[in-house]
Amino acid sequence: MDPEYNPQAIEAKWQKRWAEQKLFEAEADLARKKYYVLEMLPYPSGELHVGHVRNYMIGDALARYKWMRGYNVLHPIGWDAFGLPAENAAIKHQRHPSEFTFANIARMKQQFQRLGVSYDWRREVTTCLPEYYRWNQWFFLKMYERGLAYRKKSRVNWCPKCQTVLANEQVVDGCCWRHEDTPVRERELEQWFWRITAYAERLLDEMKELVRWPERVLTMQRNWIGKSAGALVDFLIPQLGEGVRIFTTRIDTIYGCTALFLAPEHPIVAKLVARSSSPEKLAAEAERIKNSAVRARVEVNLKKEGIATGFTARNPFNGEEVPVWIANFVLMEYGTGAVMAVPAHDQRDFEFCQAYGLPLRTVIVPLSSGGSPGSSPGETSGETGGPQALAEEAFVDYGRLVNSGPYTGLTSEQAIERMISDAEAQGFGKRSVQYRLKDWGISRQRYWGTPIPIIYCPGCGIVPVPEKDLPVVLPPNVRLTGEGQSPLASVPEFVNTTCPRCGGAARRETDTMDTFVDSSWYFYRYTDNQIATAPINRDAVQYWFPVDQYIGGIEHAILHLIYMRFFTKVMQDIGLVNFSEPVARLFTQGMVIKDGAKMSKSKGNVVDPTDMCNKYGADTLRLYMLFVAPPEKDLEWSDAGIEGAWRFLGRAYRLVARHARRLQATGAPDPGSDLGPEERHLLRKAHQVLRHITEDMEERWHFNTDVALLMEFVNDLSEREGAIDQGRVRPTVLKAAIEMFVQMLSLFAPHLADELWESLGHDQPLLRTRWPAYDPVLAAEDELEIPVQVNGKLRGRIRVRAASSDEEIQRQALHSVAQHLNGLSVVKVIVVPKKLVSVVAK
RNA sequence: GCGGAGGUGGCGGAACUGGUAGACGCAAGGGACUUAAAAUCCCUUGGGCCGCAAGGCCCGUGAGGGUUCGAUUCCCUCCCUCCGCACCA
Repeated sequence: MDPEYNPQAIEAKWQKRWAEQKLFEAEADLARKKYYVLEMLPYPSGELHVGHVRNYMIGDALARYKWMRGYNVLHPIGWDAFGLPAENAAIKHQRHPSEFTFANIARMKQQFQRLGVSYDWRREVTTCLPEYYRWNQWFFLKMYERGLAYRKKSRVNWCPKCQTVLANEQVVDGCCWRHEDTPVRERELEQWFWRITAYAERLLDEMKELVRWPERVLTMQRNWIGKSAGALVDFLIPQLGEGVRIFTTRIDTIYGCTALFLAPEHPIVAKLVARSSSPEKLAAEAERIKNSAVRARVEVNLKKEGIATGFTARNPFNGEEVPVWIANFVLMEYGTGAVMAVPAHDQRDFEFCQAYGLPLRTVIVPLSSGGSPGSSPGETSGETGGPQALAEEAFVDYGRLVNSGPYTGLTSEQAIERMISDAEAQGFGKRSVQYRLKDWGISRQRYWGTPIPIIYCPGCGIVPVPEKDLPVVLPPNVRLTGEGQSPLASVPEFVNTTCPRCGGAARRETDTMDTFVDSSWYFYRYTDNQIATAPINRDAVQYWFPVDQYIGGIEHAILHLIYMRFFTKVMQDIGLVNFSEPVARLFTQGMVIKDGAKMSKSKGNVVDPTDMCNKYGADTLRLYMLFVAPPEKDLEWSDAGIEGAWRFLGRAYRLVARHARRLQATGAPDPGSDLGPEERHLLRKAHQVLRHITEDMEERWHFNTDVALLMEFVNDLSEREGAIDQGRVRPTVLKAAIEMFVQMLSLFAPHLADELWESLGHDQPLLRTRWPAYDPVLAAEDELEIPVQVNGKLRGRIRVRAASSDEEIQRQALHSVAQHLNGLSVVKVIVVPKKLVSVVAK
């Protein structure tokens, strides 16, 4: 055995051997309990960076632990291989995106293998292959059949840099999520949508099954879905003879309504313009406001602006006619695109009415004010009904109604119930639930994605591609310019086709799908990536699902993780699976930070794991990533810190190597009897560490403390080198302690651990061994050091046998702090068993 | 503004259910080995004070208050940082 630690040789040797032994290959086996560890699949950008490594090492440590606990472990990986960067690179270098993509995959696969990650490579899934994306198309057809896929002309977010449509989720602060300095523009395009809103309630309700998901993620999803309960109320515009429907969550404030606000895009605006006394002026103003409203998504806290239409609307509750305005802050996309303005009780309405001198009327007072008007907001007069002078800000809380006709005196809660029922009874309103969640726009004007399987026939209209004709394959010959419309539109042999229904000439849809479609179900495909007759193999899914542990970045909390849930619910409804949530437990790890920014290729601050592997070896990198911070926290990369991990592994190696020959010749390890104090110490330490790591792997996942304990064990062992050389630690006992250490080390430094394990005389790799059994008797301390406090201050320490009675401990404790008790009388003594003695004295 | 997480040595972090604050590592300083260096090994290392020394005392977990024999941990008030959402009616 080499006396020095040589990670390059060791790692190459074991990676080869693991592959030969098919160590990480798992097959469904109903007789065995399964465990499915899943990490989010990477986009093949070209290089893994250490941020990826962190994600995959967490999963790898868990997978190895579960193998050693006797589980049949599924631990797969794949490639999220469609997407914009490959297409952009292709445009730049005049190459085909697949060239770029497959070259990157090959390189990154090598990096993964260099790290020794325990993947079952037979199960690899690559989403840009027709064998995979044909099933995206299949799912599209199923969505279409069920009315979940539809086409509509819509204003879409358009990134001028990507030259494509962005999903709402891809717009951050009004800018493209990939180009933070590029404001998103708006365009009108015919788009395909998936009706995720039909699942809003289930996405919300079935979160109750996600008990092992971080609360943070569930909260973010809840906010994203944005359910709010309220009422729809119709206001009549008498001069038009037509009604406008508003949505409100605060129908209890409706007697305080002093105006009606429309979104500039509201369809009724055109009719108002047509009937207006000054149509040109109103049309021009409406257009101006619309444009300022568009910019509102870019500029935070845009000033409220609007224009009076000259029309009035009748409040159905009190018959009062209020002016109709167009207001820039009213969103067409939410609710009905029209709101009642209650300036006394809504801050936005308040600001708007302030700006334009519209009146304000208080109809809600705080419950504490006893139901009489008088406190905030319009406290100027006790006069009922009339408009009042302006206050500082709106009173937006629930309270008690005033100035509200028959509802005066009710609490807000009571009034909301009663007013909704009354509105329903009289036919001018109804209960309603609105969601912030919008349908998922899946069309992309891009080449490198899944073609949408739709044909447009001049005679038959929209015709889905028949299932038997799938896949609709991406044509290989395409000229990519990065400009304007979908690249596929310029490939005649792709576009021109025949109608499956009438056989006449027809055109294909030329948009491709959002790549979030690919990642919404890839983890099903791992259970059988060969099946050609269906997207998933039901038997395999039945055995392996749900995913026991999913690990990935928090940045996917609402995008991927909500689409993935949506997909599974659709799959349940079409009978593919018999459950509604695919992931039992989710872990979101922290980001890797370098120089104050998230590590990413686009920021140019990546640390290449291969460099680290060449310098220190994969084991050092892996151990360091887990040691330097708990996994859920952000991690600041430090070049210096990794040296410590390297030194530790070198020490561990040399220590075991020094004894390996002798221990190999030693028979079975034996914790033995009649242990000497040094022997006792080593075994105790080993079992204490074992206990901590075992519990930690099951629940807490603070791998940094696990590694710290392994370091302590090595420190303890090297302090006892003298005792070992002098025979005070028998080889059988030493072997028992060292073998436990090596087994535990294998979670974090698997190559080194297998090398050491072999040097101790074993021929099976550690993954096939059983996790050691914890022995509480060996772990127990013989002697305890107990701190003694006097009046809350630490005044002494005593050493006692672990078996000592509380009385005995108290006696010794008082004795040890005697000089601090001079002249005082002991009032009380608190003995916390095995922990502490606290003396109260006066 | 709303919601969430957090604030501990020079640094990353530990302290799991209220019980010795600073484990483990980095950095720094000192020493051994070496012709020298690297590597390795050993020692010191929260701040202040007393003592020749063994040792002892005081302060200290963002700030202030509270509960308790005892608070990094629980409660109240405030400050700061990070993350998410943000005209959603």
